Amino acid sequence: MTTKYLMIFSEIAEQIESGAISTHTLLPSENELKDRFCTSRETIRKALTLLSQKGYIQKIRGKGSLVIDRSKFDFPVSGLVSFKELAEKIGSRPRTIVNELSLLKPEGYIKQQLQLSNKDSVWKIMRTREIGGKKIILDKDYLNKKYVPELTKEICEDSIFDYLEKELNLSISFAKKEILVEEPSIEDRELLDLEGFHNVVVIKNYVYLDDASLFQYTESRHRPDKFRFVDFARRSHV
Amino acid sequence: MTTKYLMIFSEIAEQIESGAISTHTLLPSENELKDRFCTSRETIRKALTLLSQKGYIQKIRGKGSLVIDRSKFDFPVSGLVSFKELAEKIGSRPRTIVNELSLLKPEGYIKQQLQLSNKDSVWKIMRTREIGGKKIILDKDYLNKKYVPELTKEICEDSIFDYLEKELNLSISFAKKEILVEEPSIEDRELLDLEGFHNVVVIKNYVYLDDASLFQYTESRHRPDKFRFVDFARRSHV
DNA sequence: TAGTGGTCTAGACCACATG
DNA sequence: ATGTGGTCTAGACCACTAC
Repeated sequence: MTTKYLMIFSEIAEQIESGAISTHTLLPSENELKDRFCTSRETIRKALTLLSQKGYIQKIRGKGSLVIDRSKFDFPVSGLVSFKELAEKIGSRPRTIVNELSLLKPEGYIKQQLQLSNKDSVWKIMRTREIGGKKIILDKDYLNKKYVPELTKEICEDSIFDYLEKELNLSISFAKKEILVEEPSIEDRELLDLEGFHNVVVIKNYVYLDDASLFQYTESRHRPDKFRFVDFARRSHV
Repeated sequence: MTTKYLMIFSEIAEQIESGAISTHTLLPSENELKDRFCTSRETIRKALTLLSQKGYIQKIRGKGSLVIDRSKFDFPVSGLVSFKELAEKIGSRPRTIVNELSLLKPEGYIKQQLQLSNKDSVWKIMRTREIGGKKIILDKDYLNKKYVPELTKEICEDSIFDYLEKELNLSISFAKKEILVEEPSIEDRELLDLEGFHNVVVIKNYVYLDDASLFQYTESRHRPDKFRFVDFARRSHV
């Protein structure tokens, strides 16, 4: 089951992406859309709000909804995107090497970051991401076993993300992301093709479920020349 | 004039921040809030949607709105935040040095980035940001003169952002931000205290006005050890 | 079964932009 | 004066959670 305003959003978004609706033109007015989709104006407005948040349109009071050129914003890395999704959008054939998959008793930094007790167990996964024959990214994942009882090498080679959402039906709701630049660790030097680079870009990801419980901590360590983060932000006037 | 749902948002947000409403508890139900604020449920829901987007609460179907511990997410650098706002939140006494303030005919990269014609003029501002006695950030701003007829050294030493929003009443609506790591340029080496660091973190900012016109391009070049970017993202299920 | 949030409706009034 | 988006209302039905 999908809702009416999501269907309207998808339909308009698809028309913008396909070019059926040109950029730099105005959408039909909310009143016209209301009639066209046989719905109420508030429902149309929910769809338009989504389009605005996703960078498809700019609403201008008194005038209308301007279709903007979203292709300029290439969104791939923004938001919560997994390596698999990312690689698919880039279109390159990536390879994932699972360096480690183990079940640990939590301690130190990880215990604190994941807010674990001594009774908990935690999965540790270490993976190297290879693009164009070079080892570019080192991913270290820590998952609370309470939410993920079973995990295999095959799952880790594919996408943990997919497994969690599609197989386990865990609903990921929000994440805090932190981007830093660090000196390469011994692990980085061992597992990545650093080729003389003096820094790595570290993305720390704290992933939360629908009920606001923290269940995953991920560190993604990139070679700096292959790193790019794109963000689209609306200025909030609050 | 401020709207009802923004007032409700502010009031609840303030109560959460002050601790008057504890984290890990549920807010009153939407029906109760509706009565308490003498309004309709949709208006309450607009306020709660905002609280959710800003990371104050997590809505759980069938249960209620859980207050989450937002202090864990220290938001400062996320979104569209100017250096001045940022420094204020960090609480340090920063210093801004204006290295250059000039009016140019657009050419090359900048002309293309700002989508300028030969008839336009463009402001170029180059500023060094000093924190704790060290030159840490190099900011290069390019502004379309069409929108900003006048600009002085004093304004640049304070906050261009404030000037645009408060004096000129330009309404900034959204921005695209891009984060990269680059080799330091000759300029970087001259103007920053790099102290042996081999990379700079470059934040490219494309700033758009309310009518979706691009009017500012900014490059912010950071010493890598002083750089930190924090982002809070909700997983969109679209 | 009762209470919660998620969606939807058919109106209404307002502020802003344009001719 | 007309049309646009921004806000608000007082209902309604649904899906989910909890008891």
